[in-house]
Amino acid sequence: MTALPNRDRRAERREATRREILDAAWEIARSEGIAALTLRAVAERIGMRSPSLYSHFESKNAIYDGMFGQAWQQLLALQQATPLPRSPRRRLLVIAQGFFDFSVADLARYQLMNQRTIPDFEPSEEAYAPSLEVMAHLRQDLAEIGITTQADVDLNTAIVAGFVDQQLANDPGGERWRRQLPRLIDMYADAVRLPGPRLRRTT
Amino acid sequence: MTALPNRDRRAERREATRREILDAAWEIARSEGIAALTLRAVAERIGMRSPSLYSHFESKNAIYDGMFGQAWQQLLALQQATPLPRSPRRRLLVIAQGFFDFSVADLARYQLMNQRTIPDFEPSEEAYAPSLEVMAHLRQDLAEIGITTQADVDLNTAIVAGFVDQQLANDPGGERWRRQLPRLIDMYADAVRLPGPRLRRTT
DNA sequence: GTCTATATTCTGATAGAC
DNA sequence: GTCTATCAGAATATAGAC
Repeated sequence: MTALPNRDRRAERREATRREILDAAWEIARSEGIAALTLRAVAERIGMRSPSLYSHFESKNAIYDGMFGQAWQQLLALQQATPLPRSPRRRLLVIAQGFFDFSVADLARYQLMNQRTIPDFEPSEEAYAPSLEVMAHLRQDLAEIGITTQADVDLNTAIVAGFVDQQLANDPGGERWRRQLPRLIDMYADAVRLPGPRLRRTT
Repeated sequence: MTALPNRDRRAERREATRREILDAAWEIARSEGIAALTLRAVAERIGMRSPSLYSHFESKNAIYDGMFGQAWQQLLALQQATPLPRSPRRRLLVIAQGFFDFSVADLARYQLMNQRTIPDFEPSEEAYAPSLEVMAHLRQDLAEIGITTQADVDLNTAIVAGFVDQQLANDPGGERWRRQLPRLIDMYADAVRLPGPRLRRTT
């Protein structure tokens, strides 16, 4: 009986092509900007004609949707693979640096994940799901060091997101904000009254 | 001699039309997204045909450029019109709230000013100038309360920008981050060792 | 599943009459 | 300075052969 194995291989091949399409889309998004993506360019990059893409994605926005889901899946995977120190402040720093480095590594990805930059695109529930997981995971990580209120979590996400923003906008590829992350975390930890030791000397 | 008066009125009319075009562009950007702007839509909104726009702007990107300059001019005007308290913390709060409210009032404007969302557009030197003025003005305002290092200024801009970002992305039209601004400023002021009094009680 | 051919619509931009 | 007419091209998407 070869029916099932054949179906498996076919499904695998399909999945591989889907990934190939999304990989090509990412390359174009990174080099031309997330809004400059076109089906022709995606198809050309993998040696296809643009109508063939419709065998794998039902529309251009479905490709954006796939990219959106992938991006949040990547962040989720990073989160799950990152061991966190028990020391509250060191833990906060590891969390912040992880998110920061992931974000500044790819402007197009960051824009697709976090900004409404594509006029018509809205993520599907399925693609949106991993972003909810990321937030739940973060809440858990913070809860374990005693940060439990929505206000405290909001404060944390905002200040780290602000660092990403400024780094991308005003010093792309540099370290101008990245190097101040320990200071940022100390500031935040003081505000929410986390126990020491401080990450940086008090000058 | 009517030559000069006539030239004045003509120049005025030209300037008025330019503004009319930019106003229409802003309306479309606000309702459809900054990236969804089209020359036809702009022209239609003011009862023109799209080729006529070329009498006033040499390209679509020139319209984006005009909008970019206008937006930063608006922020500069707001900055100049806002009297600042002498109390260091109250001063920081007024500055932050001013920028925050200005930013969240118009997502399209914020994206054009601060994010690289339009694939080909880069602001001209002329349009970029007011944004430099805004930054210089801010540096001066902060210097007057003893905040002089680049690192301290960077920290300030980043955390406030982060609040704007989160407010726009996760609670547009709401107050979820806006109401934490006093707390944010206290946190920052403590970190840069500004004298009291605190804006909020230490609970 | 990929192709060719094509529909349809829209885009920014130009030429030239008035 | 605004118009009509039009260009040249690009976009997403569909139909149907293979």
